[in-house]
Amino acid sequence: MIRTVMVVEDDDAIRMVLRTNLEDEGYRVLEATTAEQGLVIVQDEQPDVVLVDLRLPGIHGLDLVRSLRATSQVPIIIVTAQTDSHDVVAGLEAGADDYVTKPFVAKELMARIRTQLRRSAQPEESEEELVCGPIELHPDTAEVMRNGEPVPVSRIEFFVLAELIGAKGRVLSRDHLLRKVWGYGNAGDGRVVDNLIYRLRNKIEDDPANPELLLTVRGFGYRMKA
Amino acid sequence: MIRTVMVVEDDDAIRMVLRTNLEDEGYRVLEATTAEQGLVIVQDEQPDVVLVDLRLPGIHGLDLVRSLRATSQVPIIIVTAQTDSHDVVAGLEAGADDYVTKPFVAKELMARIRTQLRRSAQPEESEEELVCGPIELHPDTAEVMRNGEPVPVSRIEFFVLAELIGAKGRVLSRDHLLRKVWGYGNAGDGRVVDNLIYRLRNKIEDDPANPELLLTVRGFGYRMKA
DNA sequence: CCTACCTGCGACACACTTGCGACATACGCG
DNA sequence: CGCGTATGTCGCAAGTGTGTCGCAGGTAGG
Repeated sequence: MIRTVMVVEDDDAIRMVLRTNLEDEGYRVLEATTAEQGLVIVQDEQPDVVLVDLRLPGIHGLDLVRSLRATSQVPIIIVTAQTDSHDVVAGLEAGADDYVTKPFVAKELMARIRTQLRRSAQPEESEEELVCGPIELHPDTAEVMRNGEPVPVSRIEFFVLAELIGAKGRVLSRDHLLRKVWGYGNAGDGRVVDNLIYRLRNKIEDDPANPELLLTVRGFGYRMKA
Repeated sequence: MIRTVMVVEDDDAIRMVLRTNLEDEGYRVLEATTAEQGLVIVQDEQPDVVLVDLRLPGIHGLDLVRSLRATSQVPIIIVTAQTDSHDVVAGLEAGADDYVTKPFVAKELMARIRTQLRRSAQPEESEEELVCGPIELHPDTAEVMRNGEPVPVSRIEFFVLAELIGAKGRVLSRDHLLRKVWGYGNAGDGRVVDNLIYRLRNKIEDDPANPELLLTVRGFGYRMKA
């Protein structure tokens, strides 16, 4: 069953990132850059989830939330800058169901969308097992296990590893990882990914200099052992 | 199979209307006029659905929802005045499954009850116990025991602990706790959760500086030992 | 009215994270 | 073999997350 996600966001770069991420997750994506547009499209298309940027040109996103809530029970997720915390409160009181602050981790946003969909409809299948050789990821506890022993990894390291293992051995480009994990805005510096891979190897490989799990594919990116 | 519906409502007229409607639909009806009464009867009779008015004398319906949710998966439907939309949001976050606003259309409410019954029909599980290592929670008495000894905890501390233990080792973000325990109003300030965790640790941990039960997951939130 | 506790808040300390830059090394290609 | 590019390695410093604790206003109970 194909779900539709509506994105109301005026920033082209962010909207683009959201679109690709959502399409990768298998959603149909609708886009609007203003509150007026968004309201019309929501009523026409009845999406399953709506993402709303609070900072919109013209009518504020807050009013859009209120308008939507007046006529629909569609789950609404607010996307906003971290500084506007009081707007977030107002947004939730206006009827939004959840929120994420920029800069957000795209994977997390996807997870929240799944949560909203689960609440508003039938339960979906459980998440796939994130296992690769001796490495095991537990999304519930945000823990990484190696041969049964917990390995301390940071937040971003966790998401990168999750993305790689979830790809089941396919190569992921640096761009792909930047978009999926970092989200947006960091496209300028590619070496960030290399660095993170280096650090990850030090944590999960027996011999980090000769990786056997987290492999380099020269000219393309990285992949996990099949 | 006869289903039982519990009604927690202080307004005699409304309660009467609900009773007749429900009996017409073939349900057995239990009634309570206060949250305390409701809590007791729910535990004694284990109804299949609970209707809760948010405006109750004494303990607020919201707290009743939290108490119920802490020990039971019974479907909860909130009944409230249209003006208290903020409370509805908090109620859903506290664990209610649905809501209707007064004045409600009785037929619609009956339909929603059927929906809840359909959803809860299949997965009949055993009640989860709120126990984690030496810590034991008794939702009946709002008491926390540690190695059998009672530990004085405040209201909010109790709910946070209940939420954490109920999560069975899964990580709960600060946002999650804020919304589940505090409700939507306080979404702005983050350190409140850290503080409460700190105080909880001083009460339940042997060595609060090196917690073994209430663990930090840096970048994600907190979780109980598995 | 008084008291004790609860609760949110802010300030500071400390550890960890993370982006970045510099240099080293490996690989591909002519 | 030699050069250019891609990637590995590693240290640094600013930024961020979290622990700790005292304070003060609020609240409930005596």
